[in-house]
Amino acid sequence: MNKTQIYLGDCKEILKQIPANSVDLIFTSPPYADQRKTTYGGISPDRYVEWFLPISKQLFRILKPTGTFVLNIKEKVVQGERSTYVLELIIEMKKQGWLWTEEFIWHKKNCYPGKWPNRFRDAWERLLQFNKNRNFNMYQEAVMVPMGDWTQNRLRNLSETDKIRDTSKTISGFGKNISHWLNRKEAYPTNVLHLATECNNKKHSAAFPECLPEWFIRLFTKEGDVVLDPFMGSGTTCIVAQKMRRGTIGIEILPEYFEIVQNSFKQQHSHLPLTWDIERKTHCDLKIAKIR
Amino acid sequence: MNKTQIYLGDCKEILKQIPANSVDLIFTSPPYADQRKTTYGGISPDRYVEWFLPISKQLFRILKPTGTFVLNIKEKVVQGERSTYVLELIIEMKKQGWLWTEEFIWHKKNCYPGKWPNRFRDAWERLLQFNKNRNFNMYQEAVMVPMGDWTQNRLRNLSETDKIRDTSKTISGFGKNISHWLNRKEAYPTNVLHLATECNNKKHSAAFPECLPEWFIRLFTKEGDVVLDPFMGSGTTCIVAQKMRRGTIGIEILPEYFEIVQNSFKQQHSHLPLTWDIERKTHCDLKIAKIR
DNA sequence: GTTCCGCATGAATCGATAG
DNA sequence: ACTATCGATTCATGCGGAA
Repeated sequence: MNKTQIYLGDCKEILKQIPANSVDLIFTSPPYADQRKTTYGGISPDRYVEWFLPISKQLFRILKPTGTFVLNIKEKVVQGERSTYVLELIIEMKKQGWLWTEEFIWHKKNCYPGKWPNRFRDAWERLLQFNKNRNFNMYQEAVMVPMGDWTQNRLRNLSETDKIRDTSKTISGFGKNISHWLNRKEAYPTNVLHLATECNNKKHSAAFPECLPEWFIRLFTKEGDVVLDPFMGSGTTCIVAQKMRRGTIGIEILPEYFEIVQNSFKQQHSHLPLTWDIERKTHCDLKIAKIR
Repeated sequence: MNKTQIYLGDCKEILKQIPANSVDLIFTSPPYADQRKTTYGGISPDRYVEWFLPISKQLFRILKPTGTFVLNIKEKVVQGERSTYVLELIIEMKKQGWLWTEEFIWHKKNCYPGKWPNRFRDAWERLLQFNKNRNFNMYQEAVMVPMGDWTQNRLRNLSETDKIRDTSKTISGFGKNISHWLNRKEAYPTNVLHLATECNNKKHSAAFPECLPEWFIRLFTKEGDVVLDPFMGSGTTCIVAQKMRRGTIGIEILPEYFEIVQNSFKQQHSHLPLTWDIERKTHCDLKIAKIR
């Protein structure tokens, strides 16, 4: 069960073959304007909205009424200014019937370096949550940040001086009450996610780390549900979905990417570990900071 | 010198009396839609843009060509959905001639508590940077933050050979100059700010902590410049500006708020400490984690 | 086994140079 | 004039080999 289907081609066309109301979660990171020039013809910022709207219309048809669409996107700087195509896209998608439920922030802890006279490094991206309906499935408990074992381990390593200094140090607002965290087992996260990008030496670097789709798959689906990524890229979303025992559909226009994912799926992923258990603590830097 | 002027009244009118091109920084947090109903008549979300545009037009006139306008704002949830008035406002302000240079994220580390079935706690707000001109004043060195912990661990003891090899690499045109990093303790920040909602225990809780306007005043003005807040509220921006030896103009429509600020200014603030030295390390969570 | 250190690598952005 | 390409700048992170 938990079928895995990947398609080679333009999602605008292939999406038409997918039945209505059949997908529980769409998680995708479309090519940003003027990125991936060779694939979608390098969509210019001023044509981005009209390019995307036919696709989002299909997505609306395909998504279950209880499902969620999470769009990872960030506008580029053009001539010293932020483009407005993401803002316009939100407004236009609402006209298609989408509810703009929430905007999560992905804080990229290791953002791209650089220095410019008029601008700092860009360290965040948008994760726009859209729904067809006010009543959508949300499994909040699945993404709670556990404070149990991990807290104990951290605290065990604290020296006596650390503990003393922590309790006395109230001016800066840090570490006011470490015992407060001791008794807490789990906490709900906020709409700000702290994750590092994966800029490692792996062969195929993805646009986002595995724990990003994992977090939303956990939050908006249960086992056996179906996750769709119409801009599959190196397949992160689909691979994670399969690992998590969800059905998954992926579409990719570039043959070389498609083949990579295809080969990747020939080796079963299901037995591989998820990053969640390692990464979940990064969702809450504050706690780390306080506990250390 | 460094005049402090506060006005009681509707900023839409009072702003007309302020000369053109006379202000270096506008930092403000306007009343959000449907908030502060008694003051501006409870601006509804769908009328927010038309209410704000005449004001932003005046602000455009008043701001120096090299100046910056920072707008702290966050859309409310209406019927389970994020309102789009902020997005529309950005688009309309661009039509007035504003450049939308950047969007900073204020990550509220200790955000408002609560739990809802379809939504997590809102832990961030927008800080929209607008300019009249691509060439605006920016004093980046004034807001540098401690570097990540990797410097202490990894760069601490560079061997002589490393230094030599790197120098030769630089000469030959390859590689980076590590010695540049050697004595660096600080790095430029990103466009994500990590601040607690309140930095101090003052009586009158403001919409934002002192370190928020302080950061932007530091970044976009120098001593003797003029800072304007057309929605003064409890006066945080103006008080901080005065402490930092900037001239400041504040406008408030509510007499009770105005009087509080007025009384507050009768005691000089200039000698009071700033929070920056305490708070700036919070820009870099890793650093905190290591230090503790 | 741990810990440490070198290295490569980013969904970046600007300004200058080239076609 | 207008677009395309390129070098310079910068910093957090994981991996792999070394101590």
